[in-house]
Amino acid sequence: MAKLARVDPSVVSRIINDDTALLIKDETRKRVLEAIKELNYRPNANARSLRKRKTMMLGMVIPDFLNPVYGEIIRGAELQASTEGYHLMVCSINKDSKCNYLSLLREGRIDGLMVASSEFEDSSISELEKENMPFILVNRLTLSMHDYVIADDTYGAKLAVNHLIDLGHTQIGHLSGPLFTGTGTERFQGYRAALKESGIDFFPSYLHETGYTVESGYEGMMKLLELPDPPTAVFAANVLSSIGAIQAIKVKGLTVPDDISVVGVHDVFFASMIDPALTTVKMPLFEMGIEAVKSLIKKLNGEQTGVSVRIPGAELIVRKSTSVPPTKSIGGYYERTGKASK
Amino acid sequence: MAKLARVDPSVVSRIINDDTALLIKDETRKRVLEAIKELNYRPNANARSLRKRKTMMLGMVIPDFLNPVYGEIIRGAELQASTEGYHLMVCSINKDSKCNYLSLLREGRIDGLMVASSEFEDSSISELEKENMPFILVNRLTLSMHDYVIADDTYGAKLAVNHLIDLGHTQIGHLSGPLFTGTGTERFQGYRAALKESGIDFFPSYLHETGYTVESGYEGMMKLLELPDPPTAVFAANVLSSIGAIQAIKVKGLTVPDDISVVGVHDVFFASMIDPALTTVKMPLFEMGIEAVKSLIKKLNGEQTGVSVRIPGAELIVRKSTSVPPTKSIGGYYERTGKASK
DNA sequence: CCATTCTAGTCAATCGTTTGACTACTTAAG
DNA sequence: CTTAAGTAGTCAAACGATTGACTAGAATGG
Repeated sequence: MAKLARVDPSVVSRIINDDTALLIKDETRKRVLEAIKELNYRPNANARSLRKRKTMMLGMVIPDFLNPVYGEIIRGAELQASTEGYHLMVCSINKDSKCNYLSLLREGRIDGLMVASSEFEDSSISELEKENMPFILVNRLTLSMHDYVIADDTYGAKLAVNHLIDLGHTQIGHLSGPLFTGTGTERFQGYRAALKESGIDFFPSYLHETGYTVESGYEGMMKLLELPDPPTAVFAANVLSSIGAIQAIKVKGLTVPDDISVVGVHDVFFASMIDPALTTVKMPLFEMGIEAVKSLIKKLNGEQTGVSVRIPGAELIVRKSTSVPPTKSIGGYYERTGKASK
Repeated sequence: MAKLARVDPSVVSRIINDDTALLIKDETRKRVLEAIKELNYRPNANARSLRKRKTMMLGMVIPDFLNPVYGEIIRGAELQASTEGYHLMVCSINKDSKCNYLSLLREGRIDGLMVASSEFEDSSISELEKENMPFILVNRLTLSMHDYVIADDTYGAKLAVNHLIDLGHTQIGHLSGPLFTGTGTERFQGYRAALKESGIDFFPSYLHETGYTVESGYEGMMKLLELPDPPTAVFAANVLSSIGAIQAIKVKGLTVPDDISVVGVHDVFFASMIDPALTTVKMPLFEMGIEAVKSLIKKLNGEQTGVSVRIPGAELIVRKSTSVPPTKSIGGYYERTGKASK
């Protein structure tokens, strides 16, 4: 490359990097620029990263590429990363393939890591910390203090539950997420707070801890339906679990929302396509991806040490899976009063 | 690192790379291995890639992280890549962020590229070829001959259409994919072949070229519904377009499958959750991801020059969106005979 | 006992960029 | 006319791992 322009490689480097410490004649610059175009030259990233100790690559760990929640986060992250001149490398951690994120950092393939997976054990995180690796949690918290970017899950949960209360429900079940996760506990707390603010008692039997999957939502809902006095509405902490809940309700011969209303979290693109179209709380996932990258880069640049961003903007999207509570006996189902009757 | 074990870096390198050309005393080897464990040492990937001219990284270009079709392909690719000691770097190409795959290759960040995006223009592909970059097409074809890994879309389409024919349909519409794409034309050909084999004439007005999106499926179906004698069944070349078709049918006040049957392609995880549960053709997407990585690596190793893999195994998944054609007037709809009446 | 072979390494160049230090030439200042 | 400052570069040492060439000492063969 440098040969074609008849200059020292250092000159090429300074031109490419806009190094103002050194003056370059316009004529020379032009010659180099032409050679670059001629050869489609791009500086070797490996040599560059080696020398500069910087790869301009960010990593992101997610649990599953099929989960649209993470798809939305990735979209935001990819956009922001490319805006700031970084590349994004996403990998999933699950039973099949476990991307070795730690190696990626240790080998210097990435400058920093975003951990957006709840399946990422706390032990792995403390290992990251022990080795002083730059990382940030996304849509996830740990017991110990770490840098994070999250949404306002408590507020989002309150939106959902208040919607049910506004419709007249007082017997509101909750299919929570795993309560050892930040999102799970926050949504649960939002649920409890919303009930309390409306003077509705919290019944522990109306709470079922499930995973963020269709199957666990199905099972959790089944348990709720087996109660002597099942809820008339359910707040599921996730879209997938809310879909599972609807399946369970249908299997029991009941109808959504006539017999039981269901509201879920995360307004994924197929929420409007399922039957009935899901009422959901739309969380700012795309924005979380953007903010995660912004924050991580700030951290890498030393502009900011402690990152704790909470993104506002949860929004209720009302569709067809919620309505007023039933008031009369329906198809062999039980009598409803519209009031909690315990 | 080498210091801790009191050896030359070259010894460390030879131990890590199992270089049998040089003998190492067991004692020395042990000391080095211990130092490696002690420091959690991993050789710097940038230095390594620079010297070896190999990054052990593969790139994959997809149109969208939210499209579950690609999610499934990525899953397979990620699994196979990690099995073979490679890392996978996925990026999406769309209007917002355009990952510069060419730069990734030119900068030597990745060893090879898998192009799994139909939104990747042919011109970009010929640029890849002109610069002699190692790449392979996945679930996609071009007019010129390039290496590819695809599924048997013609066969898959025949499965779908034969299913409709078996149910008694003779007026079968087709919402094709873009007919400049390989998958689009193959599925269209499968449609035509299935009709022909059953002695059913092909009516050009029953064909609508759509994109692989909900919106375009909706619009295409609307056109079909405006025909004087609309089809009683529709084969959509994609899940998303089949969902759009169902929405259009519902909007027109008709019912799926009672008035019109719909079958789509790609058995994504939410196919069973929409209303009605979708009958689809399951294509071997996961396997395509696996095979794409296998083939690309073979190509990189020079073990194989021309790659043209067609993966068998399309499978019909019958759910609730298909049934026998209507035989009588329904809700102001038109008369049906069960026979094509043109 | 000398030459050869084997053992177990060390040395140094290399990959392609970056960057601080240096140089040669020109122009301006005193 | 001498010195200082400005201009436009070149040079060489990194970055960290790899790898072919070389070496010192031990063992073996004749």
